[in-house]
Amino acid sequence: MGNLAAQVIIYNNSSKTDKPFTYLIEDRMKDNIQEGMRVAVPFGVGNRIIQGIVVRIFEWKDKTKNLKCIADALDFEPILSKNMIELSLWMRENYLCSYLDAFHLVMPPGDFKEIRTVLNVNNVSLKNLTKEEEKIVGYINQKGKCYLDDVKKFMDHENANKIINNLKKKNIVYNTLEIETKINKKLEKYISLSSNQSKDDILKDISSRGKKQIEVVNYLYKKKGAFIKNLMEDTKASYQTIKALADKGLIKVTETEVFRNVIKSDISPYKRFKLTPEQLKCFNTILDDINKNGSFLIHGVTGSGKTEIYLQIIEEMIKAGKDTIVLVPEISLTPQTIERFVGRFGSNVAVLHSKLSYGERFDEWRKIKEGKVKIAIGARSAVFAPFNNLGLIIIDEEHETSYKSGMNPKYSAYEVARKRCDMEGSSLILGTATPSVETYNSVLNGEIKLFVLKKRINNKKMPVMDIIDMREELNNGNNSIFSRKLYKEIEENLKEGKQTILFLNRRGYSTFVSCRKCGYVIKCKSCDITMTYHIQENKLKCHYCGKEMIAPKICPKCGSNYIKYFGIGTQKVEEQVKKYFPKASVERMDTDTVTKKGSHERIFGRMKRGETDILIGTQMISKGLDFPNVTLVGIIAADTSLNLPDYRSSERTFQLLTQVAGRAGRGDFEGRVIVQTYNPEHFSIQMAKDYNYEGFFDREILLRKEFEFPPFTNILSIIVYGKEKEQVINVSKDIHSEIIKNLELIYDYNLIRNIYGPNPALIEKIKDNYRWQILFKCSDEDLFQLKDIIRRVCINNRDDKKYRGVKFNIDINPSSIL
DNA sequence: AGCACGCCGACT
DNA sequence: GTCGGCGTGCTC
Repeated sequence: MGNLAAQVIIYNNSSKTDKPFTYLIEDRMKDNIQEGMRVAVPFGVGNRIIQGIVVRIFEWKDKTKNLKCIADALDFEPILSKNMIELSLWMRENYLCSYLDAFHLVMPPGDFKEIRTVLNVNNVSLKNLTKEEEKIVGYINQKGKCYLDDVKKFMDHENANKIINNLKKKNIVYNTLEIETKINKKLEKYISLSSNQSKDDILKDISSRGKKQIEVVNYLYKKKGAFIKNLMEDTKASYQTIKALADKGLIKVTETEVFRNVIKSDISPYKRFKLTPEQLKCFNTILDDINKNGSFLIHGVTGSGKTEIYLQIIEEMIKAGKDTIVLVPEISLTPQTIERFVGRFGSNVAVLHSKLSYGERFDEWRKIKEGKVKIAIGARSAVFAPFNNLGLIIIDEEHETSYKSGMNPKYSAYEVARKRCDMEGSSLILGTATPSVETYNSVLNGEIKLFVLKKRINNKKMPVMDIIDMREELNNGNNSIFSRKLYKEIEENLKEGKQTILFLNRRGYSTFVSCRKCGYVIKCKSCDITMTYHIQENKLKCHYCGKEMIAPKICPKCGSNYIKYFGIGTQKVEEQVKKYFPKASVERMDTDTVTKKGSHERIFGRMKRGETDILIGTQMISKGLDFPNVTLVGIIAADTSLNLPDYRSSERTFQLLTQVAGRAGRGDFEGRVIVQTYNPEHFSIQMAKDYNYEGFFDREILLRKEFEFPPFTNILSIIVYGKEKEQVINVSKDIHSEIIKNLELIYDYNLIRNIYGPNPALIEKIKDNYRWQILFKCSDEDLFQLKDIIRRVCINNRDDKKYRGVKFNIDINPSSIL
């Protein structure tokens, strides 16, 4: 009879141990160990016990080889399904990363060593227990809640797993997962009315001059209670007001634990809309094919109601008992988006995003794993939501580059979603106003089914876009950052009490600082990047490494005082707006103003209530915002993205213009968009002006074909980086020739003519690391072979002495080749 | 990554 | 003669 053996990925972050190790499963453990479980195994000469995850169990017939045995199971149920294991293995292959990196994504958030199994006793009659069982139940009952490892330690019995498992089968004991967090319980003051009297009875104790106090009481009466923070925010009451009420004994203050509840409890239901004929057709057609494992693209102009279609399809999924994953870009994972899903589906939704703590993320993960929710909404990584009955994945704003991960594994959420759908037989819906060139090409190839929504809800018109040639402004003596037209429009908008959004994709005040005498440009000492001036702190900052320095008054090189600030950022826009429109209330939204938790919400809140006249922002405000009173959008400089030396820069520009324009005219009034540019004749700008996606695509696809760029080829980038410039250059040359040698030896010469470099990367130094790049262009058929060689040259040898001190950054189809 | 082994110089 | 430096190599 053959023994069972398990392949285990060891939790040990070293490239040398990053491979499956085989362990025997003793007979007594046979029932307790399954694929996808964490186990403890003896490792190395000292047989120290470390953790690992079982990825495969198979019959072991070879009696000659002496294997070690798995020491213990750490889980009762697999924490990974077979599909998730397969997905991880696929990612390792596809994205040239380590096993551990790949598994890390599908595992519960946080450090998996910190996840512990908790045992609880069910409230059932405890008859016919063996002595051992009684001992365990007694122990758990006495402790209330206890960790599996503690129970095992207490029992000190070699069949501990079996005994506990039996108790589980008898439904006496059940287990849950818990993560140890360093985050302390958070206490906050919670305010509620102290009596149940009617509102008038309470109010009679307040003098009619206590306007704020009355307001607070009204608020509390309506809400039943609120955290002091929210109360003060919503009613604008001061702390004194609340204290006065407390002193009168009308309200009571309690310290309440703020629960790790990601979803605000006061989200009001999101009304169900009747679908327009256009939406309905899309909805019905997708629904007909929803079980056929297909891909769909909803190409709808901004404001055409894609979200409502998603929501109603999800309703159908729930009816069919299936789970849905909704992916949105991180920046549009705003309260607005979440409110729509939670408002419609309530506690059936789990939310995952980067602002959550590990503890919070873990709770959401568990809700999904345990089947407590049917919908998961989140950024890129939510594609790994551990549903067991996945029916649908929706990727909203499909074109967004944030769907490509910048960390290992450098996966594309689209590719992973497609793979998951194939494994689980689910469908994939992509939605966007500006499809990526790759996606639209797949539509034309018949791989993705297309739906077009041409009309905005209620037949609102798309805002009219005006292209302003800034060269002409200059010729006419206007050297301010506003064209005359934009200035006039802002002025008018203010007069009419409408809101304005000004967009500029650069934060800071000035983008570079230079000496007019000697021409010296101040660069970061650690990066090959000009420093950006930030006016509030009077500092120069490096946007790559974060280094800061006091803004110099004299040139660090020649000592002259002709220091000049060039290039505009959002801070300068803010300053200029305040200068020209002193009466307007202005707000700026960029990474510098939204670092604090909740600042997003506060800025949106003021915007929504109409307290902000002009909102200035970066990328952050280009997505998903829906403020009906915004009628004017000004794009300060459309050229920022256009001039980047990247093959995607035209596509980016078209997308950005279209998306930002979509923020205007969402309410009852028509919107206007002013685009300022030095390249008014560029086709991305011209096509964006007419909202002509097909026109843009036709032009762009020709260029891609002509110059051999995706989707006609794959791009593989290797960046060699390290602190020693010479070594980086030598290693990249070495790698390059090594790869060529291998290609000549084994494969096709054709691949070789598509290798570029090694060259210094566009930004040659970041955070004190020199960076050299090798680029490959390669067809789908050759990609596998190329990856194989790169794995051997760069990954398997990466601990080689000659590569000490340098690292490799390997990216397949990177979102940009900069 | 950890951990043991081993080969060398410096010390009671 | 032994202690500890770190360079090297292995982990089912």
